[in-house]
Formats: sequence, C-alpha cells, structure tokens
Amino acid sequence: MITKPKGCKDIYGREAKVWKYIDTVIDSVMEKYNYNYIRTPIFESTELFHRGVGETTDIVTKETYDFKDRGDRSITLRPEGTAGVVRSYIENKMYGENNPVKLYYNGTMYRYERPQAGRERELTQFGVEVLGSDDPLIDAEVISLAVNIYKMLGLKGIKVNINTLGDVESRNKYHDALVKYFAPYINDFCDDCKNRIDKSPLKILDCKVDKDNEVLKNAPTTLDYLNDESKERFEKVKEYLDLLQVEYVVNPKIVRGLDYYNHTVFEIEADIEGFGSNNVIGAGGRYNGLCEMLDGPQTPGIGFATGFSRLALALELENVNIPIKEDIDLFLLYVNEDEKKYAAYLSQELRMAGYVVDTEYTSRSLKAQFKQADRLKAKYTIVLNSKELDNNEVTIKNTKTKEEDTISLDALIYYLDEKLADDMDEYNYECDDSGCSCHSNEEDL
RNA sequence: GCGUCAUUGGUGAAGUGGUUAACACGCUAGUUUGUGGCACUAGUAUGCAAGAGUUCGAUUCUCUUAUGACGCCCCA
Repeated sequence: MITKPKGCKDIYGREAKVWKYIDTVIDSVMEKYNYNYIRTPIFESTELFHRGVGETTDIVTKETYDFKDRGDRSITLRPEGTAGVVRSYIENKMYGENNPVKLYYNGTMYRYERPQAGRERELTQFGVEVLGSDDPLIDAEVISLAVNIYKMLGLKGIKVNINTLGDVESRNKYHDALVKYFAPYINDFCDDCKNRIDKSPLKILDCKVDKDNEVLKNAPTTLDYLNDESKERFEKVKEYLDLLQVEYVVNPKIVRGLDYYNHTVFEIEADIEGFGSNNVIGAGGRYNGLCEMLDGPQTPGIGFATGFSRLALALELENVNIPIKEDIDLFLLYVNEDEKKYAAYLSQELRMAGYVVDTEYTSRSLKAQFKQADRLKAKYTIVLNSKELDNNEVTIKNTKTKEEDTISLDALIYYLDEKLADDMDEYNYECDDSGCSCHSNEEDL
C-alpha cells in the first residue's frame, strides 16, 4: 500500500468541514479589514529563504525541503509565508501602488522536521503581511485582527503577549549586554544554553531547563536597552492596542527566532485544557529590514501567521459550535431503470433550482436505499414510482414526521421551497456555501 | 539529528510460541415490519506494518526498516 509521506495528513470528513469553516471566517474578517488575498508559489528559489530567513540558522540548513528541478535549479518548498509574499511585493513592484499594501495568504508550508504534537511536515497556515507602513497603528491593527479572528471562530481565553526588540541599534546594545550579563554564570546553565550564548543569547531567556535560575530571572530585558525612539514607538503601539480594546501582557521573554524581526513582536496563546505546554496559536512581528535584504526598496513590514491544525484542535477541545451542514434536502429512491432515469433527471433539475439532492447509484434494495437516505440525513425522500410518474405525481415523505404528501411534479419546487424555508433559519450562514447562488458568478471566474 | 512507546479486519479492539485469531460496531444479503430506522439469520482478516533471524513451528522472541504518538534540539 502506498501511504502518505511522513508528517503529512489527509484532511477529510468532519475535519475538512471544520477547516473549511475556518477558511470562511478568515475570508470574512479579512474582507472587513480590507486585506487582499494573495497566492504565491508553494516552491521558490532556495536563495529566497536562505537570504530571507538567515543562512546559518538550523531552519535553513536542515529543516527545509530542498531539491534540484530538471533544469538544475535549486528549489525549496516554502517553509513559511512571509518570504514569498515579500518577494512578490518587490517583484511586482507593489511599492508603486497605494501603500500600505495589506495582504493575506492561506496555504500549505513544508518543514523537514520530526513530527510531534502540533507539528507536521506539511502544515497549513494563514497569515497577513502589511508592507509599506511603519505606523504603530498597523502593529496594533495586525494584532487586533488576529485576536478578532480567534474570537470570531469562537475561541475563548485568548492571551496576547507583546514585546519590542527595538530598532537595530537597540537590539545590538541589548544583545551585547545579555552576553556580558550571562558570561560569568554560564557554567551554571544547561548545555543548550552554553551553546546559545554565542549563537543567540536571547534564546536563553526562553529556556525551559533554566527557567527557575535566579540569574535568568534577573536578566536585563529588551525594554532596558531601548533608545528613546524605540521606546516611544512601543508606547504608541500599546496606546493603540488599548484603544482597540485588545488585552495584552508585555512579556520581555518573547524574542522570536529570526534575525529579521525588530520592534514589535508578539505571540498569541489560547488557554485551552489539553493543549499541552505549548499553547501558542499564532505569532508575528515587525520586519523592517527584510525587504532590503531581498533586494527591494527599504520598506517596513509586519506580519502574523497562525497554523490550521492547532486552530482546528482548539475548536474541537473547546467544543465550539461550528455551523456545519451535515444533512441534505432530498434523497431520491427508485426500483426500475425508468425510475432511475427519472431520478437522474429530477435530481439535476432540483440541484439547479438550489436544493441539495442525492440519489441511489448502486440500484440496491429499497430497504438499503432508505438506510442510505438515513445516513445522508435526508430531510425528505421520494420513492419514484412509475405509476405515479405517469400521472405526473410523486409522493414526498418527511423523514422526521413521516408525513407523506402526494403532489404534482409541477408543484414540487414550490412544495420544497415552503417546507424547507423553516429549516433554513436553523443555520445562520453568511453565504458560506460555494454552491450558493450569490457566489456562483465568482466561481466562474 | 537524538530518545521513549507503539503498529492485529472498514472501525474499536481481545488474545496466544503450535492446528478454525474472541467480542462489539459497521457494512452486504435475506426474513419480518404497508417502503428504511427495531428484531432475527447469514456473510464479512488465507492473516496480526514490511523484511530478515531464532525455532520442529511465530502474529506472539530478536534485529532492521517504515509509519504513528509523545519528548529533546529547533521552531519561520
């Protein structure tokens, strides 16, 4: 048997419906914030990620899917969304358009990692990137937008942690101060931290092993080393967050992994039982230097991303009521070939009229067909009967009340319209269904 | 890259160094019911992740590989 590659997952059945639901919530929130959908390639030149993410990091050296294509080009499956979007911004000269450019993406990413809880090799992420504005209001908006998506999805216990790394000057000053501070005590720390002091001393702050170490607790924070400009900027971000009524905690331990981050960084946690120690569901930050690193014009940017699988898990654990349509309007049953043909014809007619209709395909016994209608949760059934059809009539049965009505074929649509109207109210959809009439035109494009 | 544990049918699973691998659900067919949802009957793994080894004999022991769950590193 051929199995899916390691660390991949098939999403189907109920889970797929949950994912689809997340899609629709994202789309509707993004529309209101006026962010535009962007699709960039799933693979890019290897160089993009090497330069964007950093040549020396573990990430690039051993956690990407790299390969040569038939033209001997170095290709990498995108491990994250930001680099591709920024590349597209530069390549398509979006900096010439109305700035800031507010974009969102939603797609699969690939990371060559050992799978574990909440971590797959193929993962689906939604994210936003805002390019072309350094205004602190954008920082606050991106954070609030993230929080609002979680809220719209129905999640409770959302916690926002924010921090600032300051500008490049502040960052470097802090970096040096940390090294100086930890150096005399480093032998008291775990082996990992001993390595970290050279490579990325900021990470020591986040160490789980040494988290109770007094030296670590009293370590200087990024906030101590901000220059006035960076400090002022951070105050503005907080001010706007207050204004937007986003609750947050300033957490100096949030440093994020990558070099390109500066100023605002944030992580959003969901306080959910059964989520394990790592309850971060989304994170992001400002990257004012990235565009330049990728040969673009000096352009400030900020972004945020969240993973689908953890979101879906969170919704499941929280028992969030998700409006999933699980039933169908009508199931058509038949016995002989003439009736079968009429079932095929009628189901098409009714589908085009907007009803969710299914029918029998394997010509099983009526009993089995009724069972099938049950499984599909059909609201109504019609047993097509040659005699009745000759009289232009059908008998339609409500599967719940068992009430039967024999009506003329011409009245069928009118009948369904009236009967199903009440059921419609049970679902407060906002036009979620791609098959619904108000979307049909867009679909065709 | 490192570690721990796991892998039996469509599903949940029981089980043993030896002849027909339990039980339940599901599914299919049939009986009965005015055309299903109940009940009853029958069918439903030539095989216990793959390969190799130990053995008279392995699903059961050993090893290798693969996959999965969860950790470490890392976390875009």
